[in-house]
Amino acid sequence: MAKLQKSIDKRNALVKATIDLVNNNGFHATPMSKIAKMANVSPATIYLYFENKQDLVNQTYIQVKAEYTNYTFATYEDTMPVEAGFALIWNRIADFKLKECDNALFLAQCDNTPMIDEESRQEGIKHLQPLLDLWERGRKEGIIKPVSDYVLYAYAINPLSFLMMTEKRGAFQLDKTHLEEAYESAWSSIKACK
Amino acid sequence: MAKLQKSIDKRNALVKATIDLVNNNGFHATPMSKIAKMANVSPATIYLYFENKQDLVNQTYIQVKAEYTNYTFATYEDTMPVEAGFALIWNRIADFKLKECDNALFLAQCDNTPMIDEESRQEGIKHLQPLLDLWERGRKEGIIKPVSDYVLYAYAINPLSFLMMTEKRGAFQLDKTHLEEAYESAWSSIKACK
DNA sequence: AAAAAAAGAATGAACATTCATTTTTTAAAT
DNA sequence: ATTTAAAAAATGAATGTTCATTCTTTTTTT
Repeated sequence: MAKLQKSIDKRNALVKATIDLVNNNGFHATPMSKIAKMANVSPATIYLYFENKQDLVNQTYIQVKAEYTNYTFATYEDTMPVEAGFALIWNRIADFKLKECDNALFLAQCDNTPMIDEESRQEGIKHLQPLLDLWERGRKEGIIKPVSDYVLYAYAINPLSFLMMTEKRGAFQLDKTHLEEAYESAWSSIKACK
Repeated sequence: MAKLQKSIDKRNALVKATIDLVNNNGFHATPMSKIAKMANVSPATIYLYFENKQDLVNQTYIQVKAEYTNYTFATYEDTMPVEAGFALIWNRIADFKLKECDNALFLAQCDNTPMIDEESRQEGIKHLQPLLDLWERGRKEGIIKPVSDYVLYAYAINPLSFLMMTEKRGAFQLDKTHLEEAYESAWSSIKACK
């Protein structure tokens, strides 16, 4: 195997181990030694790929966030009508959160704790711009409520994180019907009233 | 000062210090020694009040969660009409999250990490029953969408956590107008369509 | 003066990170 | 194609620190 590919594999194994362990035990109970073991690597090797533990978790966050937004906007075109564009983006996000449950869970944990450096957090936010642009367009066309992006995000997108986490905890099963209800609620909460 | 009151004060100081430090540094960077220092107490004294660190954080969670639900339902009567009851509860929750920001932030962190024992988490959930009963009534009366409690919670209540956290991070200022918009979105997302 | 509460110092384990060697890879020379 | 030596990557075993928890003594309360 090529050297470069091997390095990439090893780095990915470390990132994946970090996600798994932080998801299951929390950052406070995730020692480097366990990460190394899970990635089949010596603890010392981690330091060839990352500066230190904080850097490892920051970079993991940035990578996962990038995967998330890439997936989200992969098939989106900014020429789509507002409602169709929103439906597409919303469903891609829902998809990601259900299929890439571990990744989504990790992001939720990072976004709700001081675990990540402010700088990395900012880095992660950047890529959401297409959605904000869509909303701006929607407001201009009178299709979307004339309301702050934060409020729109809180009601249209963030609830998916809650539902994903609830499902992961085993409290209930998120099926196709639930998702349709959820989309309905999301759209209801942000569309301009007639 | 009476002995009992002194004990209560000391316990409260420990709980408050835990909240402050976990909010600002995360669980992983909150040693017992710092908690003790902030509460003006010897590290050893913590162990007169709590079994160990995990017990301290579990009990803190349960106490804050109880304050949250007590505040939420303090003025609620289950004879109120559904929409009025929901408006009341929603506003109390919003109030709590804005005024008792530190408490709310702490809960959000606990609810999104494996920091709290499952048992304590369950304990914390119990007190939400009046809201679930209200929703059940609302569904029967055709006022609330016939949708799972989890979906209702995700859209009606959880977004407030996101908005509170966003404000705390300084990204935007949550004013009276935002709150009215937020209520409007919350209600839109759960009321049965006409 | 006995009992309870609190304190500070001590203990031992866990951990992040580094160090000294070993293993693997690379690529130049045969 | 093989060999070989230099470079790079990886390792397991230290290292030194930090931390949760306990122990012994002191202070406060009854």
